[in-house]
Amino acid sequence: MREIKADIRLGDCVEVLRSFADNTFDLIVTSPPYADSRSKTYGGIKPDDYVAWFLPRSSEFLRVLKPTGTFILNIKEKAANGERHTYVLDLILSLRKQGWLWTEEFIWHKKNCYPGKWPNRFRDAWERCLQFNKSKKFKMLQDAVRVPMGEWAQTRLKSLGKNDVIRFNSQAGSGFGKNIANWLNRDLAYPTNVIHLATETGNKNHSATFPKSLPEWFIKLFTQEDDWVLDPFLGSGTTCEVAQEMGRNSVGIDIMAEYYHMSKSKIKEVDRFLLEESASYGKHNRKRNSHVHRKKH
Amino acid sequence: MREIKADIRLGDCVEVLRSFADNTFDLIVTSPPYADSRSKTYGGIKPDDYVAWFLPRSSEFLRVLKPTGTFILNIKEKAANGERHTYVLDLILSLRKQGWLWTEEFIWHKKNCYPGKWPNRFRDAWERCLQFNKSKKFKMLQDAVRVPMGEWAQTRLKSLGKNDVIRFNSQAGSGFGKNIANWLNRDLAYPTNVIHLATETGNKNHSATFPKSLPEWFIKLFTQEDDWVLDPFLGSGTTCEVAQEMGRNSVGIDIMAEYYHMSKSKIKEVDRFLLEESASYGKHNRKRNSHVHRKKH
DNA sequence: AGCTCTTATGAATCATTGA
DNA sequence: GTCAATGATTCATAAGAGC
Repeated sequence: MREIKADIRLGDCVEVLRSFADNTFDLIVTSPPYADSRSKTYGGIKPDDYVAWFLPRSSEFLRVLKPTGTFILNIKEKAANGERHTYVLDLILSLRKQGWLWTEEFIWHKKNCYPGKWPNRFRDAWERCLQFNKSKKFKMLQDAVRVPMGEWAQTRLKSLGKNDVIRFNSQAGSGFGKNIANWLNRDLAYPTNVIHLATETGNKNHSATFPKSLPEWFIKLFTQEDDWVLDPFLGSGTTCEVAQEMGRNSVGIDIMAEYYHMSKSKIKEVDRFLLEESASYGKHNRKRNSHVHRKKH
Repeated sequence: MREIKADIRLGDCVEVLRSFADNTFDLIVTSPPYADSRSKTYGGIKPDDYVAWFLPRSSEFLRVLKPTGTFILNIKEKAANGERHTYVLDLILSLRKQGWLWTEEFIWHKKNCYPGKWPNRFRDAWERCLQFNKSKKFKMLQDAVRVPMGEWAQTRLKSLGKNDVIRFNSQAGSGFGKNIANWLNRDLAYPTNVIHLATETGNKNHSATFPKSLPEWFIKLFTQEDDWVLDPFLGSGTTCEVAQEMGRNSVGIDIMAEYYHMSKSKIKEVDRFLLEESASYGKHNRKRNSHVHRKKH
C-alpha cells in the first residue's frame, strides 16, 4: 500500500519550517489566527502588529513553496469602532512587496453565518480566500472542481442531504450514484471565484475551524495525488485530515499542544479506518476520499 | 402631485459638484469608470494613477454628503499580468486618510456572470460594494430590506428546545419570555452583507452597467422618500431612473454627452409612466415603488 | 428508506460596566 | 483614560432521534 504521510508538528511555524527544504510544497492552505482572536493561543496579535507578525512566517512559506505552487490564505477583518480593520489590505500589499503575486481573491460565501443584528451593520456572511503565487505559471487543475449545472441538479443534490455539489461530484466519480452519472457527464461547468459552503456546526471538539469542504476544494484545484500540502496554522487538524483522505501528503504545524494532540488523534483515526477498509476490500485503495463520502452518507 | 426631481448634468463631477451646497445628499451610490476602461472619457486613467484621479472627486463627495449619509462605491479590480490590481486597496486606504470611515464591504454576488474559462482563473462572479460614511451615526433603514426567513423557522418555533431555555436564561436571565415574543409570528429576517442579485441581460446600449436592483437595494437601505441621491458617474442613468421610481430626488452627472442624453430620455419615460399611472388610478400615488414591484411581478 | 422533528452551536458585533 | 469583560441580540445548518 502506498504511503501517504501526515506529519503533525508542534511549534511556531516560523521555526519548524526551517528544517524543510526549499520548494517542498505544492499547496499551502491555511486559516491563520485573525487579529485579536484566539488570543489565548497565539498571544493575541493586535491588528496594528499583525503584518509585522505575519511577514517572517510568509517569508518561510515563500521559500518552501514550489515555483508552481499556490498559497491560499483564508482571512477576514473584524469590525472595530464602527469600521472594518485595514490590516488585511495592508497584508496583501506587504506580501506583494515580499515577492508574492496576488493572483486572485476568492470569496467564501458562508451559508449559515452567525446571527445577529446591530443598528448599523448586517451579519457578516463572507470571508476572503486570497490566492498568492510565486510565478504566473502555477499548477491549476480546473477540471477537478467542475460542478453540475442546472436547477434539477441543485434540487437533486439537496435531497441527498448535502448542499455540497463538489462532494457529490466526487461521489459520482467514484462510482457511487450511477443513476445520475449520465447528466453529470453531460452538464459539467467550471465554478466561479465565489465558493458557497456552510460552516460546520455541532462539532464539539474544537471551537473555530473552517469546514472540511473548504480545504478540500483548494486541494482538488491545486494538487494531485501524492503532492505535498502544508498548513502552518493547523488548528484542529482539518487540512491534514482532508489531505490524507484525498491521498495527498501533508505537513501541519500548530503552536498549541492541545491542537497538536487533537490533530494527531484525528490522523490516527484515518489510518485505522484506511486499514480496515483495505482489509475488507482485500485490495489497494487509491481513492481514499470515497470512504469518507460513504461514511457521511 | 408631489414633485420628484431627477437632475441630469453633463460634465466632470469634480466641477459640476462645486455648485452644490455642503451636506446635500443622503446617499451617493455609483459605479465609477474602472481603471483602463472608458479611456476616451476621462483621459484613460491608468491603474497607477487611479487613486490620484479619484481623490479630488471623493473630496467633493465628502463635502456634499450629509453627516448621516452614506457613500456606496461599486468597484472591482481587473486582473492584469496574471495578478489582481491593488489600486482598489490603495483607494480604500487613501479614502480613510481623506476622512472617510470604511464602514463595511458588501459583496455583490453576480448569479449569472459571463461564462468563460481561462487557464489559471475562474469566472469573476463578485464585485465590491464599499460602504463609506462621514460619521458612525448614519441613517440605515434595515427593515426596508428584510428578506423571508428560511423554512426552518416554521418548525423550529413550534416548540423551543431545551437548550434555547438554557442559553437565554444563562445570558439574559429574565428575558426568556420576552425573547419568545420576538420570534413568534416573524417571517422576515435581516439580510447579510452578501447581496445576491441577477445581472440584467439585454441592455446592450452601454458596457458597464449595474442592474437596477443593485442601486434599488442601497436606496431602500439608506434613504427614505423625498431624500436626495447622487450618482457622480451616472453612465446610462440607472441610478436616477430607480431613484425617481422610488420617490427619491436625484442628481446624476456624467462627462459623456451620449450618456447624458440617454439618461435624459430615460427620465422622461419615467415621468410619462407616472403620469399615465396617476391618471388611470385617478389619485395621487405616493408609493411609486409599488408600480415597480407590480410591474416586475 | 425516507421522511419529520429536535437540538446544538458557529472566526459576530455593539453598548455598557468594571478594573 | 485606556482596556478588558459581560450582556443582548439572532439565523441557518447538520446530526441525530423518532416514525
